[in-house]
Amino acid sequence: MTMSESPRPPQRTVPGRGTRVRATRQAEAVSQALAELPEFRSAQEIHAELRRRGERVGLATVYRHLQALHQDGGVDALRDERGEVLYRRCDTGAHHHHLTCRSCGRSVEVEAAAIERWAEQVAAEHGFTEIDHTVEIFGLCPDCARRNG
Amino acid sequence: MTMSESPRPPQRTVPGRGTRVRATRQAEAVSQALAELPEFRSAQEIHAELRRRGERVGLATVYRHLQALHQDGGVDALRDERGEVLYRRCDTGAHHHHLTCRSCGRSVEVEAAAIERWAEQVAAEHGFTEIDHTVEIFGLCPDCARRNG
DNA sequence: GTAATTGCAAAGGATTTGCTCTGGT
DNA sequence: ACCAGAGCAAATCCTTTGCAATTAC
Repeated sequence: MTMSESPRPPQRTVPGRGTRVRATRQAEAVSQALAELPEFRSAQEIHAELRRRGERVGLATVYRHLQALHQDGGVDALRDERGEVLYRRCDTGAHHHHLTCRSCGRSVEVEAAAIERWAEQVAAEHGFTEIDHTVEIFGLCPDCARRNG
Repeated sequence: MTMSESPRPPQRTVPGRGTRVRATRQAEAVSQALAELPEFRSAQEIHAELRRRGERVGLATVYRHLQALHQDGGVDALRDERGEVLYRRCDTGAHHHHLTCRSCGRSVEVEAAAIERWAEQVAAEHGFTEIDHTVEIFGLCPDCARRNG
């Protein structure tokens, strides 16, 4: 088994695709679900949705794809008040935050350049580096407020 | 079994003390640990600290007390990036946010009246009610940055 | 063909709960 | 005495991992 060609590098990504490189039925299914679900959903909910649609995808696989998609930037992730991670397709590429309905997951992207600057400045003032920040607003959207209490 | 006295109401709190009403050795131990630990710590870390000190307190009890203290407002709680809840005694009574070292838990309270107003306003604009918000800044404090990478 | 992916099932880790026992008051 | 509170193990929940079986390319 001679290899006159140069050994291919341990490539981890493919341009245009992401961390995961093969076009599998499962990858497509997860992306598809995210493309169609408008609001934030947990991995478990997405998994349930897939099963509902008759797609046969393992829960672990759903988790793996969501993580990969999130890393690749095509999917937003946030932690809800219970500590569960919710995912949603990312509309804009830019950094932003969310106003999210705690009941139905409906979410509005809110731009917050001012917040970013504030965070950076506060951190700098105290000599902190490698800054990350979390800004989430939760509430009841009008619809859910009407329905529930 | 006559009861000539009036039945006492199902009192849940005691003025000056909190959700939990009895002065137990364990309650005191948890409060004490919080009083002395300057930075954010997980329930498990606080439990470990207590054992280190020779205090015999069950983990569940630590969780129960931390929750109670948090509800009573004497203790701040935040979720770190891994999703774990961290606790720390609350210096000021007022609402505030934190700039927290992801490595050692050291934390600076940052006042953010502007953020509050912004959150309220964003929520109102979209008709959301029963608003809650999360604003956390994580980074490496100067000391940890020097020590690590 | 061969390495990336899957799918379970098991493992992990934080938190909560059931229930009996203990100790404040 | 009475009942809030403690202990501890079992139960929950979300998420990750190990590994053999698949499957894209």
